[in-house]
Amino acid sequence: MNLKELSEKLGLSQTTVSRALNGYPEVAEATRRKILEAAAKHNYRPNARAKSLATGRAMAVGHVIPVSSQHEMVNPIFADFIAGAGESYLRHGYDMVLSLVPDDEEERAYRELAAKGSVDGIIVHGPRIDDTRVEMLRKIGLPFVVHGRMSRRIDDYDWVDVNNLSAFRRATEFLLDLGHRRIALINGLVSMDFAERRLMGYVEALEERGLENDDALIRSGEMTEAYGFDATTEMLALTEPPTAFLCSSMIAAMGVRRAVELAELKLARDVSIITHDDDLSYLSNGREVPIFTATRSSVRQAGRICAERVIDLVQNPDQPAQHCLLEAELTVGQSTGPAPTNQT
Amino acid sequence: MNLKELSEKLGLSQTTVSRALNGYPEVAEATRRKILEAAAKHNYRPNARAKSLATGRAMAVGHVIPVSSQHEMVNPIFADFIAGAGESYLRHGYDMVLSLVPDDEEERAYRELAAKGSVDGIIVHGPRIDDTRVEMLRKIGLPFVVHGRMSRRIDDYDWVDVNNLSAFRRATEFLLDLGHRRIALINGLVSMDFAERRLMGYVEALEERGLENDDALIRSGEMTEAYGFDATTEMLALTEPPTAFLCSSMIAAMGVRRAVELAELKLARDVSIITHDDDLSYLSNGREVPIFTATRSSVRQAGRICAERVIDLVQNPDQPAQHCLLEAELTVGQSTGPAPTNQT
DNA sequence: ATCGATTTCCAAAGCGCTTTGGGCGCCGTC
DNA sequence: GACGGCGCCCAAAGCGCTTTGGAAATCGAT
Repeated sequence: MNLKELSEKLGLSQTTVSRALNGYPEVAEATRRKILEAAAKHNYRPNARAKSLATGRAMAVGHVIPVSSQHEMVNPIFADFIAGAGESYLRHGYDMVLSLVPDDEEERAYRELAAKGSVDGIIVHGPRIDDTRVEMLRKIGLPFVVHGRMSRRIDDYDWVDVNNLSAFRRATEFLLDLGHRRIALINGLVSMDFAERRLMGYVEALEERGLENDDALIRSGEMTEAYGFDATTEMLALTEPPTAFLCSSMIAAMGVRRAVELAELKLARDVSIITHDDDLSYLSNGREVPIFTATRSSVRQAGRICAERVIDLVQNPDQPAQHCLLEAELTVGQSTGPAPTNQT
Repeated sequence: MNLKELSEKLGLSQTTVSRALNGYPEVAEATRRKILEAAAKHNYRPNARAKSLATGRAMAVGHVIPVSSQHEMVNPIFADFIAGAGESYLRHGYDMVLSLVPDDEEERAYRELAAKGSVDGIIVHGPRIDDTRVEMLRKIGLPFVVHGRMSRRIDDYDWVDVNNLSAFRRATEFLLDLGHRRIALINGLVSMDFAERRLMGYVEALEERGLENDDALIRSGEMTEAYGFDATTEMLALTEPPTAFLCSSMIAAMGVRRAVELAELKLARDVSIITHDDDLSYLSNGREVPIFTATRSSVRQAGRICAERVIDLVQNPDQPAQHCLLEAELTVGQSTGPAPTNQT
């Protein structure tokens, strides 16, 4: 059933039917009611492609996910982000199109998305430190919102980010206050912007107390469980092993814990762990009492906000850039305790 | 830059340019070359919406994800599936559109997708035991592939699934062979098809040895870490606690392990765990030696296969239904050992 | 030179929708 | 009674592409 058939069935013109359906005022109420009824009865839905051809609106926003051998973007954190964004799209009647692209073809992919006209806006995922996508997208002229930030950039653009720096500074301070002096940082990939900010927060907190950071205690890598495990195992074998671990994700933290327990060390007594907790639905940090002491910030919420923002941007372009800096809250759980005193 | 402009610039008709670009034979090689060059130079991409209006092809496949208070579909397993499917779409030039829909509006959502014409085919996620979506989709006439199966259905449809029954039967047998008699099943949600098959495999293996299954040892729920932990904690408190746990996912298994360790029990010695391992990139089951003894089957691979299949189905409709049953391999890791002999 | 076959190209008709620019009847007003 | 204004509706022109049904040009064969 298309517009033409529907309007013929009603003995009205396509114009009138279209207007009635889209809520324009220049159609009599009685007629509108009749049209709405007929549309419902015949289960009529306007063809989205035709509609978007005519309006120039795709009613969809794109999520471009770089796939590389380096970094796997489609991860549990991404899944929760998507879930959050999806809620917003659902509410506004937008579609979400994911396209995986090899990272050496990213520019081409963005251009293509714009030229093909299959999306009205874009969410930029996994910003790297020296990311060039902002320039690119601006040149292309497609509205976009960055989930995260690009440290080295000065000009303005829309972003939604967690305050990674302050979160990790606070977490480090918390450990320092507990008497820990050798604190390991199990960070994300250094090339990622968020990882750099976290590193900065960690280093700042140490420096404030006049402590130097020890490179042997800093790791960065893809935040898998195995990575957390391996990094921790190696560090625990040091002559001066760390007494606390600051960890970039719940999943990696589970690896850290596994390593700690394998070493027959007791959590909170021998070794403390603080992790960043993205508040993932499948990896909630315990029920009432958090398992891990953690800096928590819901990535699902970030997804919602990003999506809302990009939709707003699509509907009202030429706004000044907005920023949303989410503060992570430090919740104390069962994984931290005072530094062991029998420390050499 | 659109077709019209490009063809004017070349002094050719839109027809010829279109044909040259789409590889039709009725255009001279010299002309074609000239056209391709100009297209590349001006960075011309055909507008996808216009193209799909004209061809009737959306070049996109939809993934409909029911969002309900009951069951959260956007989980880490889903993420890996999507990643796999995405690879296939990338290879074939298809887009992937995700739409979250409230589960009481699923029918409406599928109809809408079909009527709106924004996708050519659909992947059905999370089939439930008494799922009616097959009928619905068939009535609508949209090609689809189910990831999983619907147990109670007789008529034929395309699906890609892991052999859950045989996987869990083998896992159960493996534990029985190790002398375990009280084996707990930490299953997925009962309403899910895969969970029922796993239960069947488990029960069959027990019955074969003349054992009855004890309802106190069977749980089903959303496969989160916390769920695994809670279920295990409760069962370990039974007067006759299980000596082995059969677990439906790595994430839940991590919760099981946490509970086991909290109870000061030693894995493989006091308590054994076998889990199903979807071979998630972020939760790999150890490096050389698997952490958990597991029935492994890559859900990412399943994603690839599903996507390939649905594309094939879109391009060549009216094929007889195909099925792909993936066998899970049982890999022995560090989480299983003979049943403790000091058993009461 | 003529003719049919081939090659190479084009004009124009859609695909299903929105939207512009009226048209037509009806009202109240001077 | 003519006229401007308003309410309701319509025909038709796009949106950017594909594809049908030729037409013109080229060529070898007669």
